Amino acid sequence: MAPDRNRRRIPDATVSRLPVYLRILGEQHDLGVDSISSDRLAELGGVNAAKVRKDLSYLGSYGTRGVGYEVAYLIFQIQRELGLTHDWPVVIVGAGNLGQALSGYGGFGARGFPVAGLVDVDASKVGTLVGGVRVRSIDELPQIVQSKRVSIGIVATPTASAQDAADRLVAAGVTSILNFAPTVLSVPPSIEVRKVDLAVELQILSYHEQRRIAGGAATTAARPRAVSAS
Amino acid sequence: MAPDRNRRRIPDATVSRLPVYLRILGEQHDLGVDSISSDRLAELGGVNAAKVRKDLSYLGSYGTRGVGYEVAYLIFQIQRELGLTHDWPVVIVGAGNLGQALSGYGGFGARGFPVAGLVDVDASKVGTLVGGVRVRSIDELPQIVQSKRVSIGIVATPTASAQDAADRLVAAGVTSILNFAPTVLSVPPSIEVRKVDLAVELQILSYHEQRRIAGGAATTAARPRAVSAS
DNA sequence: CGGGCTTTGTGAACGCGTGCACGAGTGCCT
DNA sequence: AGGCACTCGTGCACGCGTTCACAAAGCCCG
Ligand SMILES: NC(=O)c1ccc[n+]([C@@H]2O[C@H](COP(=O)([O-])OP(=O)(O)OC[C@H]3O[C@@H](n4cnc5c(N)ncnc54)[C@H](O)[C@@H]3O)[C@@H](O)[C@H]2O)c1
Ligand SMILES: NC(=O)c1ccc[n+]([C@@H]2O[C@H](COP(=O)([O-])OP(=O)(O)OC[C@H]3O[C@@H](n4cnc5c(N)ncnc54)[C@H](O)[C@@H]3O)[C@@H](O)[C@H]2O)c1
Repeated sequence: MAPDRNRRRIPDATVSRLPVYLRILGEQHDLGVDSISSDRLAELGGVNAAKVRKDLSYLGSYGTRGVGYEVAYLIFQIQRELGLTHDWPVVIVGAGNLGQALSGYGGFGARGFPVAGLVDVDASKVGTLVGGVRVRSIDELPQIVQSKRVSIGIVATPTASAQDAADRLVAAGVTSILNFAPTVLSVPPSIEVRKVDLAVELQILSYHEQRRIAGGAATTAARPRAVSAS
Repeated sequence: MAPDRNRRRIPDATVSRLPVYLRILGEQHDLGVDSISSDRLAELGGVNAAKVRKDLSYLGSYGTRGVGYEVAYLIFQIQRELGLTHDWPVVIVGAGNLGQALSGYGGFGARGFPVAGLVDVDASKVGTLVGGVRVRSIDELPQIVQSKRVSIGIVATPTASAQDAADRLVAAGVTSILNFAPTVLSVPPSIEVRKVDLAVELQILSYHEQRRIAGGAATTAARPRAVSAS
């Protein structure tokens, strides 16, 4: 029977909130605040205070009863747990609308995710400068990943090419992928994939809007929309 | 007809998966497939087959035992449930990097979310054409929302202005907000807010990368790791 | 027309996340 | 020093979501 073999595991739900706490703590730190209570942190983060304390307790007992948490120290602990003590260079595949916006956005580098490369298949785009980043050929992907020690890849290609982009990223040695294309990627189980699907977000909002109306009158006119998979 | 009681509530987790099923069904429909089993749909969606069936059962019993689901009919039912039987025009606040990428992206209009307006405070941007959409002054926001019957707003301003943008959207009559700024918006409880925070996504990936390294030594344990689909 | 095959729909068990409630520790004030 | 006010850390119960397992239901074929 393995005792505590697997490293202190932090629940997924908690992991997804830690970055939020981290950002708030950073803001408070900049404001000169050096101690903060779970109540205040919960208020700023829009969550329950008990949840904040439980989340932070997974990192260890870094609070002081009767006082709160020391902001600077807590920031360090969260960064350590999230692996943010060093930079994680990322490579972006697809220099289109979205890829360009991402490259031009300084927020990533500032948060420890510098753009190590931006690649595209379109020869006419290769060599052009986009948001301070030069577009390179997708053939250089393995070389970029290897030399810059990139482990996170971003898929910003059209839907039809997303699987190809993911395959190339995996082949090049990337182990985590952030996918912006509205499609389910098929990758080896050891690869971590997260998706950002704006259409899904809008459709969830649509559901709630429709539901909001449903209380009033009869069902809305049912005209089937064209089914298209772009 | 059967006594159609008030709309049954659909679990949040299910609502967030319905758009995925819908997209897959659309693709299959375009491929000429007119019947599909929960097994196949689960495979394409990267989820459990029982989950698919349970999710779809919230819409009603629209499958045929021994056969599967009729693709076209199921598409219609999901669209009806998500409120996609008609368009939901959206208004984008902030015509910067991201706002422009969103405006230029045709995928929204194609999926029933046409851009009814793109507004900005920057006078030098007002009047310019971005991705086929003309940037208008933020002062016109109420008028746009009213005349175009907009109920969904998108915040694409810098972090510091996000709360202001949200306030203006709410004041103008918008009831759902999609927030791209990395900040917690404060809005009346009746307003539905969803956020898309790329930094959070990257930091979650960072956590897993860091963890991968930390436990790399003796961890050959075959702990089945499903592809995380949030 | 009945038997075998397929697939749905769902009851039930399980596991995880949430939020409450409260004991335990800390600092401050008298 | 003792009391008091405050806040953390966490045991516990509850509810939601996931998954299994299987009866019900439909199709096909001989
Ligand atoms: N632009 C947006 O606002 C937006 C919003 C939501 C979702 N998306 C999604 O993001 C993705 C990109 O959108 P976009 O607007 O930037 O598209 P785009 O067409 O503007 O750009 C895609 C780029 O990818 C390149 N590309 C194509 N195949 C490739 C391959 N196999 N390898 C490498 N590069 C390849 C193309 O040359 C092009 O430069 C799409 O899947 C889209 O659905 C975009
Ligand atoms: N660009 C990206 O790839 C990216 C990625 C992740 C997150 N984000 C987030 O998206 C948001 C926008 O990013 P961006 O790169 O487009 O920024 P940007 O600076 O390029 O554009 C912001 C735009 O908002 C306008 N604006 C400012 N205050 C406003 C107000 N009160 N009302 C209306 N408009 C206002 C500005 O004039 C500007 O045109 C930011 O919060 C950023 O953190 C962007």
